[in-house]
Amino acid sequence: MPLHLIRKLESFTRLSVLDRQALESITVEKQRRLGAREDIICEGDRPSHINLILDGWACRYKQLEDGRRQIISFFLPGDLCDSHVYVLQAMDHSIGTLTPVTFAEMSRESLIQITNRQPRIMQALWWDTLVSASIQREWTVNLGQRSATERVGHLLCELFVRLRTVGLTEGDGCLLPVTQADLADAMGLSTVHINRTLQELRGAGLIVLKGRHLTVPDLKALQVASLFNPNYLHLDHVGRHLDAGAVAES
Amino acid sequence: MPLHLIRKLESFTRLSVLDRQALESITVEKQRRLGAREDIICEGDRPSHINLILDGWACRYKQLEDGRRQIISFFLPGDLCDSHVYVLQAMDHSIGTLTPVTFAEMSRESLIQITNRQPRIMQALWWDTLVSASIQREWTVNLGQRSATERVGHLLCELFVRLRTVGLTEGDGCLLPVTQADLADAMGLSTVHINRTLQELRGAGLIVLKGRHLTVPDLKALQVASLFNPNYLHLDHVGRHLDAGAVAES
DNA sequence: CGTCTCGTTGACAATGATCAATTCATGTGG
DNA sequence: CCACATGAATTGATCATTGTCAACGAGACG
Repeated sequence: MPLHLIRKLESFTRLSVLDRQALESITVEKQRRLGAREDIICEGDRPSHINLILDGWACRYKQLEDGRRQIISFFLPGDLCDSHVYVLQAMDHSIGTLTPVTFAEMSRESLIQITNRQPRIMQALWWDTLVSASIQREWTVNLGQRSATERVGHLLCELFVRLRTVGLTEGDGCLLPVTQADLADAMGLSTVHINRTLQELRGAGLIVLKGRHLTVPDLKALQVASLFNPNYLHLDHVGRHLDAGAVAES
Repeated sequence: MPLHLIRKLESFTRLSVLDRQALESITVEKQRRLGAREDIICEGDRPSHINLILDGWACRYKQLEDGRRQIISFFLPGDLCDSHVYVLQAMDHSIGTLTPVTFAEMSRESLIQITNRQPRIMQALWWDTLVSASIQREWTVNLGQRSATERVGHLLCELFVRLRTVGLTEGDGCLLPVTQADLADAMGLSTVHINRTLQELRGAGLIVLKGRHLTVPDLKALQVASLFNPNYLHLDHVGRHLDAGAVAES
């Protein structure tokens, strides 16, 4: 399995062979596998590991006392669950799987070791952390300002671009392995309205969504309709100028 | 002026006299003052400084092409605007004042110097960064799941507790120097509805809000009504166990 | 074949938005 | 001190988006 994390970090900077080997060594450390709808970490836990999603989709979520659930963010293959929470005492939210998930548990120590030895990895992981924060801010805008149609369209744009970054799209299509109820909990809408919103997007020819497969025939059009500006994903290869001794590779 | 930042960090860990002096030296470095409704940093800028709010309120915000504005977070005295953005190429959002604001511009270099010399400050700033991220997540929950009344109540709880942490409350009261339009842009509601929501909270005896002064006669009651759980602010003095050679001070 | 989850549909209710005044507070210039 | 301008808060009336409830259909699986 190609490491999606490497693919993602290389959209920021170029990694040397050593960098890649270091990152690959992480995934061997300790792999775990969970089924769909299981918790990786629960609110109140004190996490001891940093988790890297290797395969499948997971999410951060919070449950209110009366049962309402908000999905706070999606974790796709290549995403790190929490790089630095160990400073805090306890998780203020939970992390759970949406599909069956394979992930690697990295100890804090080995991560520190690797980043100390490979400063470029440190910088790339910093970039990843900052982009995650930026995505969280964009979600605030999405929930606060956009209509249901714009909101769902925006989410689909974001997921499609993020999946493309880790090499999980094929042409204009990708898998979208979550239920409409999950999308509803993420977008703060009811499942019924998610359903109607998806139909609207279908009707406008902006998406094709059947089973678990999404096609975006005209990404630009969907972006315009959803007021999606990809700048917040910071995929502009900023770090490439740091490129020093890296071998040019395909 | 007492340094609100110090007050805040001490709700996480205990600082030595040296730590405090180091932090105070920051504020001398370069102070700037802006009026209300001015931009500190604009979307697209490449920020060169880290800004510390000394006095007044500011906010992160994003403006959509069609004019809609979302306030993404509030900056209160003692808040750091952006500790680490220098990894990214350009700001994906703007930071602007809501009231007249005094802030200190810290160079990246002097911050690095200080945190290298005073590891406890480094850890405390880490804590601050992580709490900011946690607040952003809670806003996602707030906008996604809570009704208008709960949402506004929740925001007022958060602001009250944060202000109390930096010593800007007096008993059960504090200043709330923003307009209802600002609150509307932050909560994703119309100004008219913010107005009616505030009246509802007033009518329920949960808040007294007159002019720019807010009183919360029964914080616990407001918390319950708003489903506010303060755990996400991580004010539980986790770092106190790190306390080693710090002198006991009043 | 029955059960389960997920997606879909219709009818209706409710929350919050929009529009348009009006009041209130504050500050300014004459 | 008053007339006036300005921005903010408030109100009423109406509209629209989205939620709720309930039912049904389709596919997956033991």
